[in-house]
Amino acid sequence: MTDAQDRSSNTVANACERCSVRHRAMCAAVDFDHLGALEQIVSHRQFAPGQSIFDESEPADYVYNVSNGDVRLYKLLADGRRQITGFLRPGDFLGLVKQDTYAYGAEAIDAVELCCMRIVDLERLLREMPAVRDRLLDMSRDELAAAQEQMLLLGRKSAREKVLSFLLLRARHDLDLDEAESAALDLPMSRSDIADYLGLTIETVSRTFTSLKEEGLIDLPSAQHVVLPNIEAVEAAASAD
Amino acid sequence: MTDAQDRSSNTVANACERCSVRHRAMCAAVDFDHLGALEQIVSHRQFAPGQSIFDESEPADYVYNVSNGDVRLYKLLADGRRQITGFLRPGDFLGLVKQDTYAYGAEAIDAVELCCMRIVDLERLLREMPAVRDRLLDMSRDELAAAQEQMLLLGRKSAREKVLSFLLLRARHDLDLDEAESAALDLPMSRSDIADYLGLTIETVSRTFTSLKEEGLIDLPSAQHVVLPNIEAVEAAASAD
DNA sequence: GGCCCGCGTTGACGCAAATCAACGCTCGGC
DNA sequence: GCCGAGCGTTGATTTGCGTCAACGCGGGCC
Repeated sequence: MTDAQDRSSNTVANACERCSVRHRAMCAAVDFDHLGALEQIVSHRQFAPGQSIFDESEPADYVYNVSNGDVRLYKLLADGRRQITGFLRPGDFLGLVKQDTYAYGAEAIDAVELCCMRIVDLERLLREMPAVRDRLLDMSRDELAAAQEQMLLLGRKSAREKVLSFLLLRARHDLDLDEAESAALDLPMSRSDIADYLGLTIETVSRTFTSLKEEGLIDLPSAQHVVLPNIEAVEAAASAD
Repeated sequence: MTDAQDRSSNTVANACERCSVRHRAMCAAVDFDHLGALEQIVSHRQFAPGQSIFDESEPADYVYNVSNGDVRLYKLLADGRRQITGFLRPGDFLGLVKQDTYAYGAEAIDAVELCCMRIVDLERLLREMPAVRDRLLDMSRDELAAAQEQMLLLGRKSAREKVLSFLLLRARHDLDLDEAESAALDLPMSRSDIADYLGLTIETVSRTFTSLKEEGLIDLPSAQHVVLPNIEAVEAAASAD
């Protein structure tokens, strides 16, 4: 295959096969023999930090898998108040909605690379590979469980509990079931993003970080790096309090 | 068919065919010819007001469709704080989770009748009728969109906006796309349920109802009956404010 | 029919988090 | 290397909603 052919198809040969997040993504349900069919219908797009991927209520033509970087999903009120409904990472899925418009906006937090698929192509894929539909249903149920946990946080937790829960959520994701005692977290999103995710203001988030640091529950080598020297202590503080 | 046979099979002949909420439920995706197969695997259970249907973290064997009455879904914190994540009505679905335990608790608000199905039987049904899987995926996406809207409410709206949004949500559901100018709502749940759904206290909910009444935005013939004489005015108040 | 008991309402007060404001640090551009 | 803008932190003050408390009402039960 020549470079020209590569470019015209807008894919890299065997890209899906070599995709580092395939096992975590929707595509995990596509068996090895059908990866070629998958590659036929996907394309890739890059987004700069802060760039919009799509807006809420925009007509939905594509669904996306995050292959690199971090994405925020959000909803807005008329006066500009914002609620971030989720942070996505490589392997996560966005854009599937029942109606023909997106139910939320999406923006790149840092440099993002997405794997894109027309919804009509996805639907054809689903018809040909029922296992992918199972996978999507499973992923949706997981998202829903996470959303319910977030409702509990937003409706019933104090600022301190919200921040601790957020840090634990990040730590658990990074460690992925591991039973580590400590964790070093990278927070690519701004304080403003964290505040809008937790239903707080940036000032309250900042003050809470500071007071957790003073208590020794966390360490803050920089604004985007948080160290949890004792995860168990953080867990105790997050639920007890 | 004799009464004895009726009882032994725990179903009523043609119950699914005559089910008044079938077109709204998961079962809408089961075509007429296969209703018999559906009936083979469903049973019915009754619940008294306040009775628990299942607890959070309980092993999940069954999924349910609400055929009559109102159900609340909730999550608890260790100290008893509660967040209601949704109110269900006839036609709604509950209990499907990826892992083998429920992600939330469920209780009957008033007299409830559920249509029950073993998860293993549901899975077999899904294999035989792919359309049901599509329907479940659609319903999950709808639930997810509702959950995101609720996150916006919980994280970013004032008490007044929360109550107004709640009333509008109920009104829209009752009218079902209708363009009525006014609405009379029945609220089967208690003030405490409403408070735990909106992330408020019962006192704040009560005070907000009272002040909306004084403004003439709503009428309160009784605690469980709310009249919206001018839906547009309520919509304006819910988003502007 | 009278008496509770639970639910809803109302009032007084307190507090956690929001708001308003100022300042420092870091990083990118010239 | 300097400068400015954006982000994060910190401090002072306000406020919306929670907490604590009392009371009214309606419905079920004896």
